[in-house]
Amino acid sequence: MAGSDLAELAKRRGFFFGSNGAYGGTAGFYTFGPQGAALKRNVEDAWRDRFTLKEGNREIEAPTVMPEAVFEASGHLEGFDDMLVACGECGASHRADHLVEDATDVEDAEALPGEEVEALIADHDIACPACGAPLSGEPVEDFNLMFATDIGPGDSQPGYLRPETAQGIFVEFPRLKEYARGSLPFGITQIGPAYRNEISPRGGLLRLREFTQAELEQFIDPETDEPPLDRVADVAVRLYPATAQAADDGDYLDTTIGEAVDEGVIGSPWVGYYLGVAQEWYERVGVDLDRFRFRQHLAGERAHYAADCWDAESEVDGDWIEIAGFAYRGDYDLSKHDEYGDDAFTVFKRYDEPKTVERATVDPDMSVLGPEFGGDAGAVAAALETLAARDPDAFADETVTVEVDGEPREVDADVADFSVEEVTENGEHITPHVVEPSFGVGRTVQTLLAHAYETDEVDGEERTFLSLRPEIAPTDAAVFPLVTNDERLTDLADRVAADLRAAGLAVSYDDSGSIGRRYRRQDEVGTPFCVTIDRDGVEGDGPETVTVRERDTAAQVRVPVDELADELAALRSGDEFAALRDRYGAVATDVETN
RNA sequence: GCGCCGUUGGUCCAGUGGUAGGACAGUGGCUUCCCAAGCCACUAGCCCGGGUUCGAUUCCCGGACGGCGCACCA
Repeated sequence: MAGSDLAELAKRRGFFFGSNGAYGGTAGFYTFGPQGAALKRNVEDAWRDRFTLKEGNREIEAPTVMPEAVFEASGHLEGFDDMLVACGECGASHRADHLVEDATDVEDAEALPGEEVEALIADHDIACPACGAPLSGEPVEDFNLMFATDIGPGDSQPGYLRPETAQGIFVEFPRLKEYARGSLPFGITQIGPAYRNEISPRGGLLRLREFTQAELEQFIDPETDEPPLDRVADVAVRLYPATAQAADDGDYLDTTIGEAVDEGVIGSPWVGYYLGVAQEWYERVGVDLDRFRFRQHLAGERAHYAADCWDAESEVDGDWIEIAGFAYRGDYDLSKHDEYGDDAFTVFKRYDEPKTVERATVDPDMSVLGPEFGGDAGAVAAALETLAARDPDAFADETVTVEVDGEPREVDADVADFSVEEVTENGEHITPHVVEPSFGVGRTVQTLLAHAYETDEVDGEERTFLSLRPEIAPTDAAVFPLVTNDERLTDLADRVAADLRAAGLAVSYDDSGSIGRRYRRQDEVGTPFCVTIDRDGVEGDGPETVTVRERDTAAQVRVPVDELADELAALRSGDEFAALRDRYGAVATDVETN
């Protein structure tokens, strides 16, 4: 399938197109048309069903604009910032920090100000790797991939559009853990837009500046929580491990989730579990598994937070594109927010049995320390506490010495009031680890369209159709009166369409043009079933009937009107058309597909 | 960001220094019993800005957008 054919169909039929065309267009922004928006919503609903409802997780909806402090904590302000230097000779752009690190013994050039990096480039006569021209004097420019904005008027505080929906979950963890009644594991999902000011948006829906993510943050106790791996142990997967990518003849590893986790190919059982869940979900919504794989991130491409990471990739137009990432983020995010934020990003883990421990404590007499040490009294008291925990024997003598700001301070042991107490500990505060399946919704939509795009022949005429799964097709069914010059047919068609809509189905009604033309229109937008009202259905003694045509085969079944809504709903839920045919019998037609 | 190429009805294309034509799609008729049929009519377009010119959709410059390559890509 040529990608341009799909792009043309997507534009013509209302799946998606570049935004703001009347104003010249805006690179990196796409609008989903009526078909695309319905398709995307169905994908999101299917994702919600699997990753929120079926897993017993909870979904939230956080703001897309967040204050700067959040991204200082998350690392996005620094880690998302690329220093680029362009060669004045050949125009090639390079990562300035990487050039400096390669040519000098500077290790973390990214942390340096741009002017210093410029100076280092000049001092070391660093040349353009592409053409050899000197880069000295070329400006080093910052590209932070986050969209900046101002929150409020005047001396407003800086804010950013979130670069991933995950941060909206992490920052609310202290409250979210309350809703989970403080116990692990629990999962929070969010479906919504994220923003990255890409230097060069490309490839239609594949690299956008605003895009939709569906993310699950699974919070776990790394010591005790285990995924229900047996549910997906037998799922057969095609893995592309880092070792295979590095090898010249690297082959796929066709295995099962259970084996891959047992053998350590997939490092985390939690990641393994979600790879299995994800693959089953991808199959359900219509990804062609022959054009699907899980690829492990190479060490160098992992995000600043990721310990181990696998991508789900699909093949579209011969290229492999990332459609989801599965990262074991450890305690990176919650630790950082715990450090930077005001609240505690921990949960209290209750021991099986309360522990009785001896704890060395001090209770310094501040009425003595205050007059003696003035403003340093608090620091002295803190130093005493630290010392008590580390070295209780230091309190054996009459006086005890602690160091504050490099100065030794002597305190009477009586004043420190050292004691060893037996205390009962019921548990401890731990920072949960995070497992993050993160899905690109737009890329999934793109994959589904590419994998559903098919051509064949009907009665010798070539046709294009989208073989979308009934669950995610934008329209559930189309309703046609076979001809419009018979009121019995148009009346019944109106009634059938209204009944189906009342039953919650997305129905398209079409009485324009020949019946074949109307079938083709629906084929092109992937409508799985067409309901046609013909004369045979309104004449005779029996109940009123209609024909139901299956998109992919053009086969037809005659179904009583009273049963229609239930039968179509069952088909949408996954029932086979063949079962319907067995129940009601096929309609003999002379239509040939091949 | 750099380089090359491109941008003409909804879509896909042709064409011109004197403002444009086709195909498909669409709409309204005629026709009407199952797969893009036929006939009639209609709707609808030169990406934006500047320059050259009496006159620019056409030539030149710049921009936007798109494709490909490079770079970048949590």
